[in-house]
Amino acid sequence: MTAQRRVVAEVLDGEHVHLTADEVHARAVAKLPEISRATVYNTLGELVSLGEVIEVSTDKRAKRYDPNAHRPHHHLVCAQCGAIRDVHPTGNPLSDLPDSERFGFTVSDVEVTYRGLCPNCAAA
Amino acid sequence: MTAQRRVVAEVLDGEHVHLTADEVHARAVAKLPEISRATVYNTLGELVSLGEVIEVSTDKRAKRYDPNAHRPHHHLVCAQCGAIRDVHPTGNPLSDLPDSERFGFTVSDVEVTYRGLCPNCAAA
DNA sequence: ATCCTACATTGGACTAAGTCCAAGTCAAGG
DNA sequence: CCTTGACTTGGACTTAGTCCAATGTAGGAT
Repeated sequence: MTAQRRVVAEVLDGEHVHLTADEVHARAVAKLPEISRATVYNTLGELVSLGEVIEVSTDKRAKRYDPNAHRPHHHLVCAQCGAIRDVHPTGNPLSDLPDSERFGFTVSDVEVTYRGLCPNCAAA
Repeated sequence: MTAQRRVVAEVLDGEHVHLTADEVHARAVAKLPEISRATVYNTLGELVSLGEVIEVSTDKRAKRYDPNAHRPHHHLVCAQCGAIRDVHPTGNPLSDLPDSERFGFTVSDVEVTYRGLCPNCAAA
């Protein structure tokens, strides 16, 4: 556990947000100016493998990193401004997929993304 | 409706697959050698706005284009080799999202991605 | 306390995917 | 036949991310 890794972990711990790798890097630099982008990518990759952080691809551009990995949840995204909220739907989508629709796959995970307009963008 | 647009539409009509923009371009070039990448992107963008084609971001790298836009469906992706199948789960995830979890959003769409291993990769 | 070694970090080059734009082309109407 | 406007082209540019060789460092062994 090096200083760099601690800083990256701190950035994600701080508030519960969904940051891109570049945003994580920017905030990490604020705490430890000489940290490099490569290290941020490495560390994020490790956190993901450890299951501490989830990669979310709600955005077409960049992956986002969600530190709220321990409580299963899904995402609600504003199609206009890109705002993201964590949501907890009832029911388990995995049980909605009958065997006949699994094509022999071993299905282990499901990711649900709701899209719509946030109150702000809907008003505008 | 120009020759270029017809070719792009044909490429997507042919078989029911999930192609990246580059794959679409490659196949379009086979039919109309002088077609440019920019035109393919433009045309794909228009098809998406028209609702003829769906953008799928199952892959971390490139967007994929799914011509099966008229029958609502979701996707099952192999975490290893990236194979994609269309699936039709029972139930409607939209109804699984209570008002209290909508944060004032106008929710209009939901995208479900199942992940797992395809028979091939599971065997290996 | 010092040395070693393995691993972490750095920075810069590189790639992939996509966007943007100025200039060229083409078809249709006048 | 000329003009107009939309479509297309190709290349430069941007963004996100990966790779790699060189350097630095933490912590165990001595």
